[in-house]
Amino acid sequence: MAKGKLSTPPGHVNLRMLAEHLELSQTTVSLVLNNSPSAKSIPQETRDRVVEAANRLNYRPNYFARSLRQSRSMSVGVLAPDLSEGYFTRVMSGVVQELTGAHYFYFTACHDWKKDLIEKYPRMLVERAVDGFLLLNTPSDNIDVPVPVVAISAHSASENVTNIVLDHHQAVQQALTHLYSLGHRRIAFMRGPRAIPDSEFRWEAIQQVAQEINLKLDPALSIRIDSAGWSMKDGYHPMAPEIGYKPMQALLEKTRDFTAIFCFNDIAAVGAIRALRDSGLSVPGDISVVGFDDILSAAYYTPSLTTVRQPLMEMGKRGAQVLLERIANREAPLPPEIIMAPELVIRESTGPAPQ
Amino acid sequence: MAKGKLSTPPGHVNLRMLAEHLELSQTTVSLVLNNSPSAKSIPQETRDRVVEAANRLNYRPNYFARSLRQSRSMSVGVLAPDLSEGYFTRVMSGVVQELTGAHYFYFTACHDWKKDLIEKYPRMLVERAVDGFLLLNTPSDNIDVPVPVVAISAHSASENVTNIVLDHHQAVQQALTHLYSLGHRRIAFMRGPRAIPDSEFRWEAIQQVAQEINLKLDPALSIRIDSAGWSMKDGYHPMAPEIGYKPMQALLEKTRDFTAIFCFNDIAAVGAIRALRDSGLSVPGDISVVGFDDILSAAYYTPSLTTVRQPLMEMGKRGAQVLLERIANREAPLPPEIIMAPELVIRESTGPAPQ
DNA sequence: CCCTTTATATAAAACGTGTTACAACTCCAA
DNA sequence: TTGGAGTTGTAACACGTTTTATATAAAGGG
Repeated sequence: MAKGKLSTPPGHVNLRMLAEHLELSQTTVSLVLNNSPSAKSIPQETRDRVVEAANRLNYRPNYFARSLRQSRSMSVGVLAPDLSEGYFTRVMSGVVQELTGAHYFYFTACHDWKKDLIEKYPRMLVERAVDGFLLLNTPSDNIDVPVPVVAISAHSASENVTNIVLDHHQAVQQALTHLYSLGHRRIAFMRGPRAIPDSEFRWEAIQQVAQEINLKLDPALSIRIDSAGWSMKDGYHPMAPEIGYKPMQALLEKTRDFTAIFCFNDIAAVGAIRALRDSGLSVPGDISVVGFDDILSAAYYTPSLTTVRQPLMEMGKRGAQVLLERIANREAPLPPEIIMAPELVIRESTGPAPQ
Repeated sequence: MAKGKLSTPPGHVNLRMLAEHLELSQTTVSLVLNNSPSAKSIPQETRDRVVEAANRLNYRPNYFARSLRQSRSMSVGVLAPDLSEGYFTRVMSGVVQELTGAHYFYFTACHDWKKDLIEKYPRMLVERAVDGFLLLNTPSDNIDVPVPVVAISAHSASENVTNIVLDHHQAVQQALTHLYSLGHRRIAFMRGPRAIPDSEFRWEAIQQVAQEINLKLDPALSIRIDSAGWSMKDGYHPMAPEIGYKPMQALLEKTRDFTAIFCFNDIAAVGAIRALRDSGLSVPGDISVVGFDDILSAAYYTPSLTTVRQPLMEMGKRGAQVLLERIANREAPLPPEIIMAPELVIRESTGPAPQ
């Protein structure tokens, strides 16, 4: 017990103390602990001594000193609209797998679709010296940061941004041919909010596929989530089915001449179903409803949701992989856009079109 | 344009360059920019020159150097089981408000209820030099870190942890008197998973309140989320109503002699309702269901959920406030436990007990 | 015997701040 | 003249790493 200084718990032991204790120089200790290539010449015996002492004294290199020297933080910034379960959570489950495997942590910044925050957060995180950015579902055409950027579902046109996107054409094809084969011809569409990048690409795919399968698009049957007396500015709660309830209600007040509706996401679909039910219509008896995303509770609603599943976890994983590669090798050529495949999940909310 | 060095974009301008440009010492510049008390003697004219140049040259103090010197990171670690919308997202909306106001960012670490991660993450984040910890819904009795800790819904017994908890007695009282006044006498309970701290406290409150209102608790009507052929180890998806579906199913196979069930959370309630429906029972016609949390979609289910609302955002806000105070003043006395009030929200899933 | 190589290790610089102690200069009264 | 007090600043260190360049002794080659 009488080990002198060592028996008293060292507030924190740093490299200098460790070196003094070992009667070696800081250089030697540092080289050994970092497995530096120039440490090859150090004999095994010395290395063992160093490692053993580091463990015994519970040496932890100071994060700031190390980062200052190496100018990298081992952390990335994640920019997202919100912390929704429908999107954020599932993408992040993939992201986290990759990041922790590489000893990376992440800062989250939610911009809530506010323009100033979308511009401010990247700057603030650059000041925090993040090594890279992950953009989730966030418009990013003029992002200008000195580190690699990977965008998921952002369709960024920026020069140095790697895009990870869903194959919207395939997604829409699956949904519409499903409805078409059930006999639906008058199909309504609930488009996504203008702010969300996917909205535009989804809609373009809808127009294209409609033409391909010879389906007529009636402008009167096209509604938007961010209209009908509600907009993103009123405070967008990604998990509030209200976003689908109100537009659906508005459409029903104008016309009931349709037999199906394709919603921008599952939450909106839930709201839409509630609105239909409140109007005395049955789903799928009178109206079939298709959602998007396949959130975890989609199978448990009444009726359970037919929906297009996005491989969000895989998209997150892939995005993080690419980002880490680009961080590790800053000079590597920019990988091209990465396109992921959707999957239609058929449940109770769709059925044959009524006569 | 021919300004010499200044016309070429400075890769990054640091204090030395700024000082050279101003023909002042780094000390002076630093003192001015930090509004240091010992800068009182510096004349206003000089200060203005410094500030103006700093803005013009877009000077940003190096985060690592500054943190190394001041040994604080302006970031906190958030430890949570997962990124669920029911809990995490809502608490964090309050937390973020406070943190960003104080120029703090946060690292998120999800332990997925794995013992090793619950122990490892605090250590890893301490190495990252976080200035404090926020524990969400996470058992933390033996957390040992050199920085302040605030626990939300964790009921920690640790000496240096500030607890923020819901008033479970009041919550249970509201729910049970509601059911009781509707005529329910045989009430089933779906208890939370053993791993979640609230589970135990909720159950204790249930036993106490039952006694107070003279309600008999039948052990045969008490089921747990983490039993009935399903456990946390199978992979806990906080938004998967499956967690409520299976236990409900198991109970129904044994008995139907009850008229109401009080579920641990809304997600479980959704699963339970689905199981009841799949067994040919109607909600609330045959069975009334009460949830907990009041998640955003609770009002949009069919039937919409009667539930006990937790003021999660407020709890997050309060927790972050306390944490920031404790960080700013490390010697201040530990504030006592903070108790928040719940609110019963009555919707469609509860009704009069059948005869 | 001299010169090079190898093995083992180290001193010192660098990263960019914040801060402590002190220097020069002026003014003013004793 | 001198000493004290204010004014306006600066030199130098500390924070804890990583890395570059270098030192010393022993071994080996001619």
